[in-house]
Amino acid sequence: MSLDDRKKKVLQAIVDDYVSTYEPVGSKSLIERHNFTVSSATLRNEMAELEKLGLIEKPHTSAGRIPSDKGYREYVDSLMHPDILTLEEQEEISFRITDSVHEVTDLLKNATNALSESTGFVSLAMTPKLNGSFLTQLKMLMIEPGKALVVVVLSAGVVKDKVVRIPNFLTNEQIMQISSAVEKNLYGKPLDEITLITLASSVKGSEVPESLMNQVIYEAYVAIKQADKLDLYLEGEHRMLSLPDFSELGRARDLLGTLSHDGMVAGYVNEIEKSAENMGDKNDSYMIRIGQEIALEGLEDCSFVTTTYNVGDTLSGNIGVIGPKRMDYSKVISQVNFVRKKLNDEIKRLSE
Amino acid sequence: MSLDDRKKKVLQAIVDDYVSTYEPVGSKSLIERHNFTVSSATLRNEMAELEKLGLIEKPHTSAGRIPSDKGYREYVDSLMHPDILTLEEQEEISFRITDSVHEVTDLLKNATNALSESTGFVSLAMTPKLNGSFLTQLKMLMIEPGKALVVVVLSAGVVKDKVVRIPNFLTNEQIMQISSAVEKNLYGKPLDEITLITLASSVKGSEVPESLMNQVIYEAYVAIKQADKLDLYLEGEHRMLSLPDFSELGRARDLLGTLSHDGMVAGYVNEIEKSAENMGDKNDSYMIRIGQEIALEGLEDCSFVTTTYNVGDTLSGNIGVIGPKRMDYSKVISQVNFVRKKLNDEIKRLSE
DNA sequence: ATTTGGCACTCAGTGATGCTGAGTGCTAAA
DNA sequence: TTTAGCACTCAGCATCACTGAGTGCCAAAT
Repeated sequence: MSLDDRKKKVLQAIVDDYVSTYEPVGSKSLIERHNFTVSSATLRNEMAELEKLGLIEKPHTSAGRIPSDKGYREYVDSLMHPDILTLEEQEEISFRITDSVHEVTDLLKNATNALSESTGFVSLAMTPKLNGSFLTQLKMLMIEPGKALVVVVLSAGVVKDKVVRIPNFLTNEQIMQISSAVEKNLYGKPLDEITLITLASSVKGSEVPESLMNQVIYEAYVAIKQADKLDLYLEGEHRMLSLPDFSELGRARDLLGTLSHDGMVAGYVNEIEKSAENMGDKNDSYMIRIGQEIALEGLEDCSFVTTTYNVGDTLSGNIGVIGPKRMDYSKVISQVNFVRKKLNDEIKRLSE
Repeated sequence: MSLDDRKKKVLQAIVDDYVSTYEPVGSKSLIERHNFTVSSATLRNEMAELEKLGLIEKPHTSAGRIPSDKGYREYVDSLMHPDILTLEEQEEISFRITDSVHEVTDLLKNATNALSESTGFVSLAMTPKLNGSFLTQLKMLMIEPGKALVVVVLSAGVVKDKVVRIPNFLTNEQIMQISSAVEKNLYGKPLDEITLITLASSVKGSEVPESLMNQVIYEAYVAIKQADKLDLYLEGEHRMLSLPDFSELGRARDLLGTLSHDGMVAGYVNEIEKSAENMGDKNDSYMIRIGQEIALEGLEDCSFVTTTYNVGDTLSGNIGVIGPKRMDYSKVISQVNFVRKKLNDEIKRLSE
């Protein structure tokens, strides 16, 4: 899509105005708010052409124009000028992120909080994907007869654990034996290569009777596999109710209904990530999905602005915003990016 | 409040009708739907008196009557007839609760899920209060240099843990020494009696230099104290948007805004619990708070129906529903109670 | 003393009607 | 290619009248 300069300027002005006023913008008000050197009639002609190109549209015959999804897309791809956060905004965000942090998950929660607070929209973060990571420790602790805690430590210092049931009469020594045998044999093994079979063979020759062993092994297996699960943090759903975009109750209901399915949202964010990777788009920058591009019911009037944060050298996860598609993209992008940066810094600091 | 039989029947009928139709009920429709042996004029007189007593009110002059908060209170205290869940409803709930359970927290999540799904309202559950419980184990596991996992095991088999930072050069042996010294000295001690001072004195005479020790002890202290924190599970907020009670966007926004403050909700549920205890009301049954009785902003049109579930012999937590005050109380009560019962059973089964 | 039929009154909700103003597209002149 | 001018459109708002379910109250009936 290559537009002549004036069309670019018109589209840009329409998006800017519409985003800030939330009202369809007409040729006359366009002249008033921007210093165009042409008359409103000329703008009307330009607008008619932009409409033919599918970049803007009319809600009804006698109204001004609003950007179409395609128009927004053009805007974020080539028209908008970057926004810089004020020092106050930066400090507000920094403050929230660094507040009472003990673990990476605290940072993630704080970051979603800060992001939702400062954008006024919904924010989300996902725990890092552990694909590439490998097992460095596996410990089992006896809680009480029949109950043990399995602790899985992965490369990059990620710790996951889970309480499991074990045969009642297994002794502390026996489960420690088992866990250290597993640990010894599976150390350094990538998570996705660990199966029930590799697990079982790692404890071959133990003194513990096989039937008992099987149950323990199975539970350990589940615990390890569970470590791989991605958690999703969503924050600020109620904020969408304050937006004019969702002043119709039906829309708001559909939106929040869909957002309540963690799995759907997480799945979609993964999709974004994956397709960005394929497109070589992984330039350490943001990813945007607008309106109809989003295949989730009820999110037709929303946009995703997401980015990637890093944990150590190998792991990464996603963080971003879900807002109305008529958001101030440059502002949101700079907010998301600043949070990403801050989050990366803090994660690094935490693991030093 | 003691009403004559006819007034009771009228109030009951008004509440029942209003709850099921969501429309102010007038004298004529009251006659039609219930087999009263008197005329509508007589009912009008009765209704005028009920209004004088503050049990019902008119939204405007020429409309029917709706129950006041006081009217609902009278209804739940002495008028409603208990509801019995159908077998299908019971099975639906049971199925959801027992689905893929590994720990008590899974059960709680499933239970809130089931409760929200079957009532159509918001449901909540809180992790058990650990006041009375005592420490049975404290283990520290080295994750990597400078990082350890503190595992706190309490009576009743509750396990909590937390990753903490420790001085870089502490060895595995040293932290195991520390943790076993703590465990030995504090075994059986109630959580609320554990302070930084008791902790520090429990490791007196260790070979580890005091300055290092202090940091470890402090982290362990934080971990132990954090074990005491109550988690809140809230589920189904979006369902409130489907109710006619919240068809005004403003109300819906206030409601969801308040519900997004986990702390507030959890705090209020604790208050309910406490005041029920004080009133000797702790008859293993439900607790109800209606409309204005609730001191949370935005919940003026809501009611809480909560109850208590047990973990082992000593611990208990709360679970319940937040719905519109014009809910079908007897139905919701039986749903909450059934979930409580099922939850208790499953928790017991899990710890056998 | 209570119940009832009758009646005048109230008022939210609905639908018809008309006006306004910001917007449009088109045409003809610059 | 741009612009002034003009006829046209239509959402949003305000006004107005009508309807019907509801009320309170009074006087007659039980």
